[in-house]
Amino acid sequence: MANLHSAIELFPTPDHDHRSCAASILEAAERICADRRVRLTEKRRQVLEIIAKSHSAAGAYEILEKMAGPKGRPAPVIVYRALDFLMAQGLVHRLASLNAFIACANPQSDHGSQFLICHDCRAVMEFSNPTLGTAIHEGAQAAGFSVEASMVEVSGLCADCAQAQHE
Amino acid sequence: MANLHSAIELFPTPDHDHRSCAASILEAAERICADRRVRLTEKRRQVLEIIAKSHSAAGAYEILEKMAGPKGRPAPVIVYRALDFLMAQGLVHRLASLNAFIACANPQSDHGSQFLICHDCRAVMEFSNPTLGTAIHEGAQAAGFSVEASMVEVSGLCADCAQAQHE
DNA sequence: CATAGACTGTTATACAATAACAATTATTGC
DNA sequence: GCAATAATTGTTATTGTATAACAGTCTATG
Repeated sequence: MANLHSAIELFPTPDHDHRSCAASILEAAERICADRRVRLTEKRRQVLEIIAKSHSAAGAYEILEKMAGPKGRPAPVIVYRALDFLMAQGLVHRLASLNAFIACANPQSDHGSQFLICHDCRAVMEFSNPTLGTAIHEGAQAAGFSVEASMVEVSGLCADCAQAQHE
Repeated sequence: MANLHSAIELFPTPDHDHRSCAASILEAAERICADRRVRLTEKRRQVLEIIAKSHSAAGAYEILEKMAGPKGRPAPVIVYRALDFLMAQGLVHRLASLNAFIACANPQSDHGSQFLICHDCRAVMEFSNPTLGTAIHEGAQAAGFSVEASMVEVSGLCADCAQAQHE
């Protein structure tokens, strides 16, 4: 378990306090943006909050729905621009296999994207296995390829859902 | 280099004979489909041929354009159905990070999807590093997660493009 | 407080994928 | 061979995902 970070937070137990968890993501984001002198504007904050509150990955149009006010929902481009910013700051990751977005579990550290995605409950866990990163770099190097970004998305069954199936 | 297969074929040199390479992919596909008693129909063959002829990944609508005859291009669903078949047979892979498709370098063996994608020339190389597969399974197991499918997509610069940048 | 740059709003459009049902073409059993 | 069945293709429509182009507004800085 030593090479997993934030495993517990990201496959939360049913009774886990979600409100405080989203709040701490927002606090961290505010600190990071202040440090970097970039602006976490209202729209960006709003999008991050929606993503943080949904532990499973959120689709862009799902986020749009949740942003809807009395005047209806904003244009898609509003969400995509906020997502571009949040991804550039490493606060949000995109899950290519789901066309969906998730709040980063460890926004400080610059890390590769490695995810476990449960296809039953749709929970997503971010993990970080150094061996994996090394293997990617070695495989690439053997081909004379220089790595800039890598993404690993693993789909399967999380522990809870596997348990549930055996009952 | 021992743990890379088909590296040379998939990052081809500029003078490499592309016609014969696509032809050999099609021959292999025909053999495989015959063995499995599934039908490589004309549409399916056509889609595979278009993908095989373009060494960089091809988008669905790009394939559609190339299928266009005198009566215009077929409906999108034609391409998607062919792609579904080709992917089920392991003849084609989908690159989630690009929403694009590429011919499999090694259609016989049942392998995980691992790709190097050059963001400069858009060439794609399929590779297979057993250490990587092992690392994924170990990381997952530590979290009680049972793996069903995994995808690894690495973006960066291929050897040729890195070379070109230094000139 | 002017101004340049960053951010948001608006409209339109391109690209990606699937649904539902009809028509056609193979394959199989007789 | 020929009917019954299954597989494949055709057609139309719709939903979902993402970006382009440009106008307007806000904000940090000199």
